[in-house]
Order: sequence, then C-alpha cells, then structure tokens
Amino acid sequence: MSNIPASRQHDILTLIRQEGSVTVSLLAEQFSVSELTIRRDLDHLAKKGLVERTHGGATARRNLPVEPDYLQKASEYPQEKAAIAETVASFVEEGDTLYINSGSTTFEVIRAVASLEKQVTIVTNNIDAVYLCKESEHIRLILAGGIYRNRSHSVSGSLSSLIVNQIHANKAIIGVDGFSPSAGLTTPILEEAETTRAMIEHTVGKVFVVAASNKIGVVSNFKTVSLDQVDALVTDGKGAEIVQQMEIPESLEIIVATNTRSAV
Amino acid sequence: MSNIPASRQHDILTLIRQEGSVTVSLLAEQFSVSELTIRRDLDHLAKKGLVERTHGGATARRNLPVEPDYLQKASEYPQEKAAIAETVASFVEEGDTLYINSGSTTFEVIRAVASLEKQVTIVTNNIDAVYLCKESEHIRLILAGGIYRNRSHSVSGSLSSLIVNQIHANKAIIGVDGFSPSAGLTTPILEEAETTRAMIEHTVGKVFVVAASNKIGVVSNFKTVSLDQVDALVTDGKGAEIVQQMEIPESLEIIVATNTRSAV
DNA sequence: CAGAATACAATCATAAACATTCATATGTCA
DNA sequence: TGACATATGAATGTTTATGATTGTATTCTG
Repeated sequence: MSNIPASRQHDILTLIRQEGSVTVSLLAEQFSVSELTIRRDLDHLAKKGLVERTHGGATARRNLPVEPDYLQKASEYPQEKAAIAETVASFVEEGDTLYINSGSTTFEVIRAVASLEKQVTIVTNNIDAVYLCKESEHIRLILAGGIYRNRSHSVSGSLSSLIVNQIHANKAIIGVDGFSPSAGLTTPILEEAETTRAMIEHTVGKVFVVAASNKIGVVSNFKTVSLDQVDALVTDGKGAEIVQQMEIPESLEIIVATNTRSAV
Repeated sequence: MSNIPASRQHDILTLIRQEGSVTVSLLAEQFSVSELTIRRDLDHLAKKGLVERTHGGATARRNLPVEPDYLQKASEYPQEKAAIAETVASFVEEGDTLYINSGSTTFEVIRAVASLEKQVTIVTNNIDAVYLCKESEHIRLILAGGIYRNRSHSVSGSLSSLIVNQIHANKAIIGVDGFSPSAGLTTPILEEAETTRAMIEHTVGKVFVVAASNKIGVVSNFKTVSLDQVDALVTDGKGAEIVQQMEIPESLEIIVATNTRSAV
C-alpha cells in the first residue's frame, strides 16, 4: 500500500466497505500514520458522503439495496420529519400547485399542507395522500396513476409520467433517500426516480428537497436529478451541519427546520 | 468487529430485528460492556425510532398500521352486491387484465377478484382498491390518475383517460348508476362517464355490467355507452326479471347472481 | 398484597477520542 | 531561489463514551 493520501483513503474506503466499520486506532497502526491523519482521512471521506463518521472511527454508508419498508421508515426520526414538513409547508402560498412525491417525509408534508387551510392543488403519486386530504375542503388532489407499489404506497413509472407531463406546478416538494453533492438525489426504486424527475422537470418555480440528516450524504441506487436542479434543501439542524461541510451549488439554499415541538 | 459505539449499536439493531427482542444483560455480556452502556445504546436507538424500549431490553419496533379508519360506506343491497361480485369474479381467468371502474358494487368485485388467488392485473380508478389488494401477492394493481373525488373515492376525467388510453384490457367490469335500453349506461358524474367510456373502448374482450335491481331501468345524468357495447349484465334475481321485460340487444347476455351466502 | 429481585435514572470520575492551533516538512510553480 | 499549497504530526483544551455508585422505580413471586 502506497502512502500518498489519495491511495490511503481509497484503501480505507475499501476496508470500511468490506468490514462495515473501522476504528481510528487500528487504521493508524495499519497505515503507520498518526491517528490525527486517519481522522482527517475519514473526515475527508465523510465530506464526500462516502462513509459515515462516528466517534472512534467510521461506518459504511448504508446504500439501501432494497426498497425500504414504508411503515418502518415512517417511524424513523418522526420529530425531525414533522419539523421539516411544518417548515416547508410555511412556504406554500394560496393558489399554489404543488408536486409532492412519495415517501414518509413528504407524507408528513402533505399532512402539514392539508392543515394550512389554504387553497392548494396537490399533485402526488402517494396514494395515502387521499387519507390526509379527504377532510380538507381546500385541497384539490390530483393523483398520478400507474402501477401500484405496495411497499411505498405509491404509483410510479411511465404511466405516472403521462399525467405529470400534462401538469406544470409552481413548486415541487421532493423527498429523497439519498442527497449527495456528487450523486445528486437518489432513490432505491427506478420508477420512483423517473416519476420524481418528471415532477421536477415540470415545475416552473422552486424545487424543495426535504431530507432528515440521515439522508444527507447517502447515495442510493438510482439518480433522480443533480443538485443544481434543486433550489432549496429543508433539513434538520444536524443535516444542515453536514451539508455545510459539503461542496454544494451556490444557488442551493439551506433551510433549517426549527423543531418547534422539541419537548414532546 | 470494531469496538466503536456506532458499530455496536448497528449490531444491536441487527440483532433486535433478527430476534425480535433482546435483553440488556445478554447484550452486555455479548459485547463485553457494562449494562449501563447497553442501556444508553438502546435509548439512542429508541430515540431514533428504530427500536422500542422495554423494561429489561428492547423489541423491534412494531409497524403501526397507517390509517385504520377506512370505512366502506354502508351500501344499499349489500347481499345482492356481494353475490353479483362473486358471480362476475368467477368469470375471471388466470392472466386476465381487467378494467374495473369505481362504485360500491365494483368495490365488492375487486374484493372478490383479489381473493381468487389468480394472477390478475386490475386497472381501476377506485382508490380504495389499494386496501383490498395490498395483501394479495397475485394482483398487479394499476391505478388511473387524475383529480381525486372524495364522494366516490375515485379519480376520473381526462387525466385518467390518458392512462386508460395506454392500456388494453381483455375484460371490463363496469358498475353503473343507471341501466336502460334507451339511455344505455348512465352515471351522475360527467368525469366518471368519460373514464368508464374510455375503459370500455379499450377492452378487447367481454364487457360485464354489474348492477343490482335498483339500477335497472334507471337513467342518470351522463351517458357512458349504449347497451350494444355491453356483452353481459350481471344482476340479481329481481333485476333479471325486470330486464326480461325490456327490449335489449340480442347479444347482451343476462347472468343472474345466485346468492350463495344468503344467510350471512 | 408485601418483599425481593431486578432494572432503571442520576450523578460523578476517568479515559479515550476529538477539534483546534501551531509547527515542520515536502513538493510545485513563477 | 522564494511564495505558496498540501500533508503530516505535536500540543492544547474540549467533548464523548464508559463504568462505578447511589437511590428510585418496576417487575416478579410467594
């Protein structure tokens, strides 16, 4: 193993992916450098979103290989998701037509928007939106059609795009499984990526990405769009910290969701 | 296995998901750390919503069902509708692609088809179909998109037709509000009529109309198609009697639903 | 239902890991 | 050569993780 930084970092990355996790001390011993150097290497890799930095070492980024279980995901970081949803909903204005894709975070977004009592049209491929909007008199709900996917409670694919191609929204609120400077927005489902991309392409106003900190830096299987097609990222405090370490387009606004109900 | 906290917590999570539940004492022994540390790990995981903390350990997080409060409206003639649904479902064959429109009778049809355990593709604008098919491994469900109509739990209109125009089914099962020799099939909603018409036009096989006796002879506001585009009417005994008094196309087959479960 | 056993929360002390700053070395380019 | 960027390591306080201790809450058991 050569000792130039790039090579060492590459080897470290390989090791992490192989082992799942590593410690600073072992790496320092193995590469015959100081722990400080190893830490800088790990920070560097983390900044690129390739590994997850932890106390004492680093772990592999979990590249979600399978479609995540919707219900299980719904229970992760519930407070952060609710806070993010509330925050992004505050940007919604009377008369807006919104594209909102599927996912547990955007599910919360729909809930927040529906409770706004503003006249809004929501275009989504999340079937559960029906249950959030059925009480609301203010929401006009347009569902994308297509093949139903049980795991995510959504429809997606080319049939969905048929409908999206007919509608131009003036805002899009997009949930993702991965947010990365190099890989852009990514999801584990090809059809979801296609539908989300169509939504973004048919948005004439701002494109908001909503993502809790556990999505920041993650790369999933299929790319939706690159970050320069995104206008704003709404995330939690921790997510904002991580993003500030990254090299992101200057035009990308970072919005931190203030957890108004922190003491729940 | 490295000894950093993140790695240990990851392994604990894997164990919990694998075993269903764990105890603090066993984990402490297994990872060679104090029970206190294990407790803190579990609290950490619980805070993220990944596990459920219990006294003495932790369990896998229960997948709480989303929105259990779906109530199918108490429909009229429930027994007749169920019988009609069972009857028409018996005509469904392995590999069929079915158009099924929205309505309380066709809702029962979807339920009956889903319990057939046959490999079938259902194309429908009834959003509630999701809740009937989500347990079934055999059903491929394609939802039409479009503007959601709360009263009927369905989508319809020109956006829905976009998708229907792309799909040819080999059977259609159509519920109606009015069945009349002179006026044909009629419904009270213009968009529903349009979507149903598109379904029928894109069916290459048999078109079944399902209608209990209270719909026979009725004329509603908007015409879908005339009776000569229908191949079979599935109705109850009383409905069959009424139809026999009418002048209907010779090609139209009358199928009487035998109420097999009259004492339900 | 009472008492024992266990699990827990709260606090503190210690050690490891960390961030930060500075200094040194190594190379590159003008 | 000198100015500069990069890589590394040492020294510094700070943060985090852990375990021991104590007293409280919960569960089990007779």
